[in-house]
Amino acid sequence: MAEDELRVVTGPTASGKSALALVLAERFPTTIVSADSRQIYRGFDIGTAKPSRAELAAVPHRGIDVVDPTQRYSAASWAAAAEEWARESRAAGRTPLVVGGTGFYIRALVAPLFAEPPLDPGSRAALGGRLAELDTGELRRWTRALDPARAHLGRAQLLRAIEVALLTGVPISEWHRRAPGAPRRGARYLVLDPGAALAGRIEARVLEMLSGGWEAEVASLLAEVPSAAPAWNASGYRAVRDLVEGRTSRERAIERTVIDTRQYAKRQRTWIRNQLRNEDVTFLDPLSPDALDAASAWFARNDEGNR
RNA sequence: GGCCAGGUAGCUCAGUUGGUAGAGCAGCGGACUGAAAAUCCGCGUGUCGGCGGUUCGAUUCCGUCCCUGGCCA
Repeated sequence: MAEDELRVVTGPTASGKSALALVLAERFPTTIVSADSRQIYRGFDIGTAKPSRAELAAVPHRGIDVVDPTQRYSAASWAAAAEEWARESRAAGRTPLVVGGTGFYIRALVAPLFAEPPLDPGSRAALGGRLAELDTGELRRWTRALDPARAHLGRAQLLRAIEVALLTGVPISEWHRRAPGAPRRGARYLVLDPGAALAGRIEARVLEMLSGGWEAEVASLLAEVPSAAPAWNASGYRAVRDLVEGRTSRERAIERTVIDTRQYAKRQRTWIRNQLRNEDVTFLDPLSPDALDAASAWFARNDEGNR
């Protein structure tokens, strides 16, 4: 049975992806699969712009609230889960619609990561502890020796390159050749981007989040979630934490959050521009008058051909 | 009105014993194969407040005017 082409709605943060997906879900039987590395965390709701209870009730969603804030998730875990969510959705006669701005997650689903051999958790933790003490320059020197093709990347990637090279005895770039992972699957992308209007939307959304109780949410999270938990690592959460704990002013917290979010959106645009195959992409300005019709047409394209 | 301190990049500032200037932040471009709202790499975008003077050459020295802040009236 030929596989359905995967439909993906993406774009920079605050571009209106979720709202548009909900409209599509009213017109077509759909399961929304959230590709968002922050919305997976339970309890981090307002600042991650999770769908509301009503929206979650109206349309089946997957990928929201899947792990505790202390857990480290991964693109591979998400992709494996998303694979399953998509299968369930089709079995139920609904088209899965991947919606989100975490480009790496989406890519891990469309072009699966290399098949990693099982790594012993114990030695992994031991090595991780030792590497954590090294500065980035040192990690870069190590990587130049172990896997030079990855030595230009960031700290997180250097740690990963060293870990794989040492624990498996084979560098990642070699794994890519040896165990390329599952075959790439068909996908098409609807990229939402309101262009210059995005900056204003980001600022407005930050203010909305604050008036919607973001501070109270953070105050209660502070009581339960250790400050080193991965979930805190989302635009604005640290700034709002500083605000709640009295280390900064409201004005500065807003400024910091808006800037962080804008910078994140810029990185997303860079990813979309350079990592997505252009022939798979349909660009759409969500503010254009015919946006909903264009999105529906994009969604329905080839729909009859699918089993 | 007088005195003092300032006026240099979008912002906060440094600097030039006279040879047209550089940091942080912001911004822009890029990377990305199991932390990705993460992690990194690259790029200075400028009538040096205006006008005049001295000088081969002034953002720098001199004069004057304007603006901002402070103090005194």
